[in-house]
Amino acid sequence: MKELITALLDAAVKQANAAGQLKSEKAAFTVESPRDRAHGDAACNVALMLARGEGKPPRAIAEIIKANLDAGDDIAEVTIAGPGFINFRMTPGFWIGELRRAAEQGAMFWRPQIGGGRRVQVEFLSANPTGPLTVGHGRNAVLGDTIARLFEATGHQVVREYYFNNGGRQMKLLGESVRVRYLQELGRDAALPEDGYQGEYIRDIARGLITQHGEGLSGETDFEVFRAAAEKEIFADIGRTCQRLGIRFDVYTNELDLIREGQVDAVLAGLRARDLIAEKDGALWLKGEPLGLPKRRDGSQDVVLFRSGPGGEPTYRTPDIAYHIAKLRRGFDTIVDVFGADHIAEHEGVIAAVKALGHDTSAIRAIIYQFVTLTRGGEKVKMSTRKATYVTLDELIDEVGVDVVRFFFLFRKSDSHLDFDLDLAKRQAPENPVFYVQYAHARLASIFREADKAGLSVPADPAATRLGLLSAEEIDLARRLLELREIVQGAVESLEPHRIPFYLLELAGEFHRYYNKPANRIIGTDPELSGARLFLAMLLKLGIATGLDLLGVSAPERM
RNA sequence: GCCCUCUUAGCUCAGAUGGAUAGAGCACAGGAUUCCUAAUCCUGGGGUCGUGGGUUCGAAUCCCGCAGAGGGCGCCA
Repeated sequence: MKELITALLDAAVKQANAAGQLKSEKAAFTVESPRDRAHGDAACNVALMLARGEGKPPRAIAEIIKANLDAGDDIAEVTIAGPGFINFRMTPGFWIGELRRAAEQGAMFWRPQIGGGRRVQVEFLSANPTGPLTVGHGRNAVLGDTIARLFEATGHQVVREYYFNNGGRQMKLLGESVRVRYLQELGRDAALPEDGYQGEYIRDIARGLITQHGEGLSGETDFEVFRAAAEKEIFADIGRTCQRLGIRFDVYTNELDLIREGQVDAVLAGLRARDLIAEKDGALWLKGEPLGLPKRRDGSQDVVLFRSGPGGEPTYRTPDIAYHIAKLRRGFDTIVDVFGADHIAEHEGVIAAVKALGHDTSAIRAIIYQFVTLTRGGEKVKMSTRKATYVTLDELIDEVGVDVVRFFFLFRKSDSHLDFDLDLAKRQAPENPVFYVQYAHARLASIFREADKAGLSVPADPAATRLGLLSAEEIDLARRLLELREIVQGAVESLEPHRIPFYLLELAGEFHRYYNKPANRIIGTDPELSGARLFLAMLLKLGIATGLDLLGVSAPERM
């Protein structure tokens, strides 16, 4: 519709120019859906944009453009309103044509194929295997997975990837914590490091090792065997949690592999060649000043890439740089990094280093989300992985279910803090938006069950459905439904999946209101009218189901 | 001290590319069901869009200052 109107306006401006009525040959303008439906189906600000250059009042320009406008069969009315908007109202026939197109294309109608098979990598979750997933990880997981679903649905080739650090200090600490618990379980004297991992799952892993090896590992002084066991166990646990949420990964990449393959050393060599490495206090630093890294409290901008000491091990940052270079080399058209706001400075530094090494980073896009807090009984729940005073994602799923978890994590702009109200989430009541949307779908499903009993169905041949019988209210509902296509496209282009649950809530509301009016009974005595309404109902059901599916939320047939 | 995000109704939050009279849910008050699912619907009151400037035909939206909230500034990730 917008393309159509844009083309008409372009032609009108050109024609007015040729006739000497306007100085401008073409104009920059926008066509938008007015908030107030009384303003029609589309509004254009072309006259307002031209006013200055033309030296005429906007309404006079609008009149000129309108006079040169060659409206076809699809436009019912063109009006000039307010300060000089040109408003368009489409004919019911136009919307009916769109409905038929939607019916022909099925679910694909709401999945505009803008990707053209372009390759997209979404790296998300990427939680280090130091413990069970927390509620905070849940937001990342659901956000990343939904972004991936959106890209897939719009014709992109998607790789879901999980990157984790298994070489750093935290993993050593984890291994050491398991070793201590192992010895304790065997009745030996051992004390957990001061900042060790205290969770009960560490004991579980230790007991597993006893089952497997008996006392055979009690002589091990190296943490590595314990670390590896912990990594394996914890990953299995993370995988189970993801599976419950309908999330899977195509590729896992880790820090130790990158180091082993020499990619981390290559980063160092590249930075050295560009004179971006400084040696100080026995460590190797990345020079921050030429990269524009943020100044720290002490005024320094440099950051450590390789630690001092005998090992000279890389910090997390160096493999991360190598990882991003590897991602770029893999030839993705778009790379999406999903991470929490606490990692933003790190990410900026990594990107700056990758750029400094001569790589084009324009394919990399970041989706950054703010923190999640959990409230129960009106009070904030404190969360810390190391102290094990958190609510795990599994516990959250146990409590409220997968659909509610996914919907709630998406029902907020990622820039906004997310306060997950457990009391609200648990309530199977109308103030819980996920049920409101699902109920609309269940109601539609119920209508089809009843229609079946009454011997009514959507005519097999769409051309035989008399959609001309649809009322103005039904055309409005259809119009709203048809917007889903644009919503999906906008959500993927802007990396803003929250637009979809908000849209679905509005669509469900429009349907519930429509449904409640006795005059709108779908199953009635007039088979042709019922056929037309069932046609609309079928598309509504499919549209809602398609939208929910993009979110990974189920569309129940009964509730 | 510096950097990032946020500030919209009593509460929780939407407001794409700057557009016309700023919206929804919850909460509160009152109503609707012989009829396709009442997990629904209808009616009502509710606002200095944190604050002060600027840009322009037009600003919740863009720019600058200030205030408040959260996050970051480690040889942790």
